[in-house]
Amino acid sequence: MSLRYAILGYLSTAPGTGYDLSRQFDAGLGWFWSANHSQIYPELRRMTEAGLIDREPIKVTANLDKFTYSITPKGRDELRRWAASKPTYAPNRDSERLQLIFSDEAPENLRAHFEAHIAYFAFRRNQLAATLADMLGHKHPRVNLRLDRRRPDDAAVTLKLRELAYSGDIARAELEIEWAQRGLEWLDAKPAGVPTTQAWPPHEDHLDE
Amino acid sequence: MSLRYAILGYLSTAPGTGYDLSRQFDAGLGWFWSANHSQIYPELRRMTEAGLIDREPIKVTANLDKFTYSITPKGRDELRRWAASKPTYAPNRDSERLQLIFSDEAPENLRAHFEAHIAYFAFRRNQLAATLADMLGHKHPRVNLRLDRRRPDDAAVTLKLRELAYSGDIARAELEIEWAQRGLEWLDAKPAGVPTTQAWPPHEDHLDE
DNA sequence: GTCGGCATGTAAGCGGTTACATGATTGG
DNA sequence: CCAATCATGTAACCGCTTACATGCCGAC
Repeated sequence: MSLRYAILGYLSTAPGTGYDLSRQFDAGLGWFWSANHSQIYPELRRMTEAGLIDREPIKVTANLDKFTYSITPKGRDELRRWAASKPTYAPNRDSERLQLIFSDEAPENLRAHFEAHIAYFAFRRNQLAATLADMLGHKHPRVNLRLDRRRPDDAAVTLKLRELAYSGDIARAELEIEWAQRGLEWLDAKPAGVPTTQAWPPHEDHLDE
Repeated sequence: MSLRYAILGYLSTAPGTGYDLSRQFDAGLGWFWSANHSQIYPELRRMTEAGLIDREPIKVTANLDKFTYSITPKGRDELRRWAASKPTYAPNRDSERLQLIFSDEAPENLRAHFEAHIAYFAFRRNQLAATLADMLGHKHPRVNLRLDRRRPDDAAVTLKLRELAYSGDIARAELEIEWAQRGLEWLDAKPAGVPTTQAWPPHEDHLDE
């Protein structure tokens, strides 16, 4: 249940609304964790009930209320406890690789597969690189806020950790692009051979195995 | 719902039991998709009802029945249709990176974090490399079975796709190891400075923001 | 006035995890 | 005989997705 900690982490910089969180999960934070608003609002309620965050209504106009959430001491303790705990790794579920392995059953679309892979990771790489450049150039308002609230030594740690996280994911995206390009090069080099129009093995093979 | 296709893919080589699948998800297949037996058995029932696979009881002894499942023509068509479809990418959820980003709140355990990361990916790399070596050396029984049932040209495709998938994940594991080592080097180079025993910012900061 | 973005919520359903449950076989 | 492994299932719960639902605000 990392959603709770993603929220605590976000609010550990400064208070924010549910909508702020929802947008963050579509942008910056979303590279590492994502969630829909339908998941966020109930979780904010539970976290408020658990005393991890405080909810405060703010009158925007006569007819419109918003709610800001701020982290409580208990919430910050919980965030620190989690941050210091050993990382866990979810069981691998990579539908793209799975698909590739069994694409010997339908090799005619391999080119499109690799091209889609490149497009996906090129987009990711560009987004991550742009955000990282913003952070390092002190043009990222929320990261700036976090840095300003820390002693210089600690601020350097904050920035370095972001740099590590982002550059790690950028390197991973670049690796995936190069990997898919190797796939394309193999397709280019591979002699077309007899076009595999006939399904193989033939359907009858499923009998009496 | 890739579980269904992981099962179809496995059975597209040769028939197998629910228990076989369960073990595969803990081993080879498990590097790309995983599932518990409590998920597998109900899914096998649904797939049988949908006509994608056939269930056949096999008398092991007087008191023990097992069931083998084999892919049907309809199942193979469905597998091919899926294999030829565009790859999809699940929203990113990487609790390790999320944890790292907010570890400026609890930097005392960063060394353990990077070390755990290295241990995890070193294990993955070794397992993947061993399996890949088996496959390329034609020492992997089930992959051999798959290769034998294909025409030489197609068998080369089967093997190449496995090689791509495994080598891609091996490279990724090595990247993660190098990345974590850069983290450790940074920790080593970083002057210990004033030990950050005092929590910062102090708890009072959550008021009137 | 209507359209897109701001803003907050609920409900149904699905996929995955954890736990419960049972029994046979094999090897030490 | 006992433990580990083989083998198959069900039930409760949880987290996430998709869809439903409502209403305000500012810009054109």
